[in-house]
Amino acid sequence: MSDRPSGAKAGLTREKVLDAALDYIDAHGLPALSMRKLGAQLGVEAMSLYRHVPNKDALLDGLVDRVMQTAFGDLGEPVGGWAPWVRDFAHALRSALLAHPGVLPLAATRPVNSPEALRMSERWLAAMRTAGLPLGTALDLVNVIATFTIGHTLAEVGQTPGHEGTEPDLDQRAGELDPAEFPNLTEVIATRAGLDFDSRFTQAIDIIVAGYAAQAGV
Amino acid sequence: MSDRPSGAKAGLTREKVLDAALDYIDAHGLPALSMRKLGAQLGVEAMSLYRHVPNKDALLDGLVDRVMQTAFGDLGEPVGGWAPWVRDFAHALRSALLAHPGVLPLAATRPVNSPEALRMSERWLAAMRTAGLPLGTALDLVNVIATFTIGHTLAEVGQTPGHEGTEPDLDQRAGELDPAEFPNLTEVIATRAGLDFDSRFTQAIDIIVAGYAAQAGV
DNA sequence: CGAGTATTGCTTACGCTGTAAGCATCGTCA
DNA sequence: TGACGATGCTTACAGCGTAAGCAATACTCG
Repeated sequence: MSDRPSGAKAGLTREKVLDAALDYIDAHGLPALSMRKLGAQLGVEAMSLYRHVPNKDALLDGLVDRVMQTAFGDLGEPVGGWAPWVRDFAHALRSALLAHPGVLPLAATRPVNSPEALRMSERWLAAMRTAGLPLGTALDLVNVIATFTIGHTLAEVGQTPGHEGTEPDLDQRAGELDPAEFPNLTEVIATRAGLDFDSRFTQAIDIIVAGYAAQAGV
Repeated sequence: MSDRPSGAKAGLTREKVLDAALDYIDAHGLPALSMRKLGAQLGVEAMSLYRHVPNKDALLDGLVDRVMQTAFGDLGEPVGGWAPWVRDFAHALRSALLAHPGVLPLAATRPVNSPEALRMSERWLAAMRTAGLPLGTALDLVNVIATFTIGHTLAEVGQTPGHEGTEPDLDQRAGELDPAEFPNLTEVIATRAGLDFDSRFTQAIDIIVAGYAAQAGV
């Protein structure tokens, strides 16, 4: 069944499997990913993957972990005060999630509890604390920023033509919209007021950070 | 195969199918839902469901639509100014989502584009506008509130023992936590500072609403 | 170098999934 | 009474995740 010279190993590793899975999801979307197809992409049978990954769920967890770490990894130390650092984190997280839209539903659903994730959380809290934020406030802030970013990005990739044009979005059904019944929605389409994801996200993050800054009195 | 008196109809309707699906997900979790099991719950074969629902995806969309409408439906007119109305909406949405945690991943993933959803959006915009908010700001606000609420609620049900104890959460692995390596996390566990979902959500919503109020100069 | 062992991938198989196609039986109306 | 549309059942198929066992390689030690 294999087209390798009968006996030669493909040299799989957990990393290669994760890489291939990420590529496959980016190319064909999350629902299309199956162990058989992933194996085929690697020139290998499905069951061979199970030597490197305990099961499909663990594989997906690994993908989430990897994507999340790219967001944290790009961040340095909070030299210019905690506020800009938190804003940078939010934008880095959004970029990381947008880079792999297929993984986003997974990231939204599965809590990451890997040792690396714990280390990142610890780093977060330590940085915020040395910058003068109380511990509870710091934890609240990171959670609010992260959950908002995930929620916002979910809406963003769900609304854009993204990976599969299943449902017509607001723009596409603008023509069918009765201006008499939906005057405000019609005006939204016409003026495009409030339809810019980038500026909306930036503004909301600014508001959140400013709000916590005011509350912490910093 | 059926235990009905051979020929008697079960009297299915789309509504009954959706009801049963919601019940089943609440009881056994989203991944456990299959057309066969849902049919069994209704005393019917799987294929019978397809007379009332085009396919499983449409069924899931219907569930999201239904849950979302409960959040909007409970809301009256914004009599006391738009700010408390928006806060009420946020809390109502969170309650509606928490009431059916199994549907939450669906609600987060599938954009709702049903005519009812459009009507609700129109109502939202109209109410905010008559309360003095510019159109673009109103749309930004509703989107920020909705996406944050979804993101926050996702984290909430993902972290709590919820429906299936798959992964140990922070509390459960508190014992394995090395206080030397994770001083801040250890302190979080001990003091429970920043671990209250209710107050965190309320506070964040207050901050967001206040921020948009300040920006709109209202 | 040869022998033993651990690692890796393949084969087969099972129960489950969503759903297409066609049939049987019902309640309703002419 | 007869025809008809609506409803549910039966059968079937391709695909899924993965458990169990086998074959062949690469590595380690004498």
